[in-house]
Amino acid sequence: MRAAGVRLTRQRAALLEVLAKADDHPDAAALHDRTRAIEPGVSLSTVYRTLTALEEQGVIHKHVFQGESARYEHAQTDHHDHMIDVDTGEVIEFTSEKIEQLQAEIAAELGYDILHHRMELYVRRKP
Amino acid sequence: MRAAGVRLTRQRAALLEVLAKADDHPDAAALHDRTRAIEPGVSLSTVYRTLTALEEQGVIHKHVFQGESARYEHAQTDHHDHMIDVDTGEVIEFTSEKIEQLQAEIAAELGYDILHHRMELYVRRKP
DNA sequence: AAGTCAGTTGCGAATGATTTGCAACAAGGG
DNA sequence: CCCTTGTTGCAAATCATTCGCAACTGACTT
Repeated sequence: MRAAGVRLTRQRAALLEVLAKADDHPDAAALHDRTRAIEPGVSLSTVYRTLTALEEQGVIHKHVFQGESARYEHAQTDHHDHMIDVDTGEVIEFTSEKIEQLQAEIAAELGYDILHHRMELYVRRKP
Repeated sequence: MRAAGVRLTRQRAALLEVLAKADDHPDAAALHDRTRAIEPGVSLSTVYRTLTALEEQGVIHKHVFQGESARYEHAQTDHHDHMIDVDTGEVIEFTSEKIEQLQAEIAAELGYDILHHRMELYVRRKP
């Protein structure tokens, strides 16, 4: 972890702990709150700085859904896309090998390689 | 067009003209520039206000790609998704009936109806 | 054509999320 | 225990977008 001259500070440890046990998709403010519960002095700036760093290291993923502030999630899981319940704000994860394949085919046909993609379904519970 | 008590002002006419002839995906600033070429006094606020109104009327579509400011496009075309060339910023449109269908199936299986979706492929020209 | 009045506009100030400058700090190798 | 350099907290700065408000101006009425 001490890879590229990165220090494990008290505040980072706290944030990492929060991220590790989060099973939802919290935004920076929520993470800030949770982190302060463990390590009171942590500033929001530090949370942002650390999140940015962790994202660059590939430790976490950042998602910016329609109009909301960015949300983060620990990266140790497989790739997946999201479904956002527009009524509750809840995020449901899903994957479709078939869709991924179709996407790649389409891009290839037009002469492109996909670096990454974003697919979000804004949904509502069936009546 | 005068549907819900909406006035056709000089500035709106100019913006509509710009939107009609735009075949790319400009953001608010770009639209503001182009509009001022026709009608010099138009303010950025008005551009934003009009864009918001037009979007609500379904006349245009607003897209917010990764990290960029919002881009707009005239809505008179069929539904399509986007591919963004990360090197040039160019936007390529595409559709896949199959993917749409798979999305609907997945959502249905989990008990949801899709209100709308967002699918963006961030790509790079093949070498 | 003039009168009305609600819908509009331009301006500047306000937002809100995220970033950054900077001086005070603190990991962790020696 | 010291020192060097990555880190922090704070406040100020960004950036895109929104808003308040007083001054306009479409377009309907007479």
